[in-house]
Amino acid sequence: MTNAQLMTVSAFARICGITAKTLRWYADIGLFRPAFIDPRTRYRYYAWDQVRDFARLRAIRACGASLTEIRRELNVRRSAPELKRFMQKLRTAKLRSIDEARRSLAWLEGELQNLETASPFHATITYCPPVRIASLRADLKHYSDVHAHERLLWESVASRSDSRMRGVLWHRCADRGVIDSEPFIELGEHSRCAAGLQPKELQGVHVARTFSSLDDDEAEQSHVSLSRWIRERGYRLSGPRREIYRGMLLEIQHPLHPG
Amino acid sequence: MTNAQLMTVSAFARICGITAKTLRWYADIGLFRPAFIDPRTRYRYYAWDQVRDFARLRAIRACGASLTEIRRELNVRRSAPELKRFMQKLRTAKLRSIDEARRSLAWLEGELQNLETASPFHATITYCPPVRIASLRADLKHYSDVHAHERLLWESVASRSDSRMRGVLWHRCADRGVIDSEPFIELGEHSRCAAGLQPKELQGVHVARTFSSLDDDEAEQSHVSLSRWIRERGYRLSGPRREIYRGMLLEIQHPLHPG
DNA sequence: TAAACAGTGACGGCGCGTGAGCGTTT
DNA sequence: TAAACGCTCACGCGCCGTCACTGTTT
Repeated sequence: MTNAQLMTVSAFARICGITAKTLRWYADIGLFRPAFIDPRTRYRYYAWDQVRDFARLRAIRACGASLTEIRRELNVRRSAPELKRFMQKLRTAKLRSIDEARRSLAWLEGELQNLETASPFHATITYCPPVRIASLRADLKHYSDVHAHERLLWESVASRSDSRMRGVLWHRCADRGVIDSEPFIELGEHSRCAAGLQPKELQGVHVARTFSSLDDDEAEQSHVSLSRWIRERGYRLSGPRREIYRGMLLEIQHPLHPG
Repeated sequence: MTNAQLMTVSAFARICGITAKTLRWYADIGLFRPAFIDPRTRYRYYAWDQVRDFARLRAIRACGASLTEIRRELNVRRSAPELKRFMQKLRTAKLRSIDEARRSLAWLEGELQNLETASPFHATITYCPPVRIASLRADLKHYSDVHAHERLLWESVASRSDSRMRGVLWHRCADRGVIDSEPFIELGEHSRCAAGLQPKELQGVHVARTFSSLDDDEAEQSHVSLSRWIRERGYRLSGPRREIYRGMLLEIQHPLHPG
């Protein structure tokens, strides 16, 4: 058998660096069939040149395609443009997952540093999906004025038992020495915006986030720490900072520049 | 309920950007339990400050830890060094997976280019685990002398029906104008090496691989193409090239420098 | 004849998604 | 009373790993 063109499952498996079980599975689902099956014993036999085809299959698999997708793309007759679109889809997905992986890595390294220095500061990076909001923007002189401004919006719009997400977008205008503050409240899917308020889309974005108590001083300190955390990891702020009220906690988000 | 400290599964799920089912699952396996369960209705209620804990849990999860591992590390009392070792393990795994992902990406982009130029050349990158081999090294003048050299080894060592992997390691010594050729044959786990031959470990390494016919000219051309393929992707050759006989096909491997 | 293979079939495991059927809250 | 939400239980999925039992090849 060795010098003939065919070999058994386990021989083929060893060459391909995979288990015989996997080969049987691929054959069963019609993804990769042996060159010959003995009708009497049902033994599967593979041809030498199938090694090359199998290598390609595994390469595509390693790119993140599911077995079903691969079968679609390879078994049925697909045109070159179709194949190209498929590969491009895999490519963008791969790029995204590498991005994700790098964020996780950065987080891990931060946590390891934290363990060294016994620092109590924790932050994570999360994707925040887009949300429709109603908001009310104003320039304020002092951080402490923000609370009054918030109440202005919420009392006009929502009842006390309203569970929609609420918070504030803000940034400091260095040149004008003013706080640009924009309290907001989430809008339901189809709910109308209250009179005098503009509905607005809070764009989906990755944020660095941490949590603080509701105390103004601690919140401000958290903002400072989070800014530093972001800088140290080579990210850049993009857009106004966000504070979201989570019961007795304040969630602090700094949107990150893509890339 | 809104202004109290507790909220229902779906409210908590929305805030955390996850489904209620996942939360129930985490509770069931004892990974993340709600702050309170109503003993009558069995409704789960979560506290606001659990949002922070959950964010951390998901960050660890995103780093590649399994739910079981996370439970081990977070539920039971673990010392700081233990936690650190765990994080470091996650870090090295993450680094490896990013590496893998980048290789896949490079392959994809190559295939996309191939589609553009309708080039028939295909290569993949694969990890080859270490193998014990017996080999016989010599300097040869011509590529065509290699075959005689091969026979020398194999006829002395193996029978015809021997299915062990066999091939040649070689590189061109530019300064001496000579081909350093080293035919090899795989050794079984505990099999002894034939007389006069040194047993040797072919180290585990990532290789760029392609396939060619057994024809010398085509093989040489494949080596050239593969070298270019490697250069274009920013990899570097590390160690002698490998040719492995796969029946009627020749598998050509160029070991890659780690990193 | 024994060892090393081949086959099929059933079950497990992760991390949930999906849905049925039923109770609870608003 | 209806709608929206909660509960449990059961099954499914992708991709195999791991038996157990039986037949085949060397």
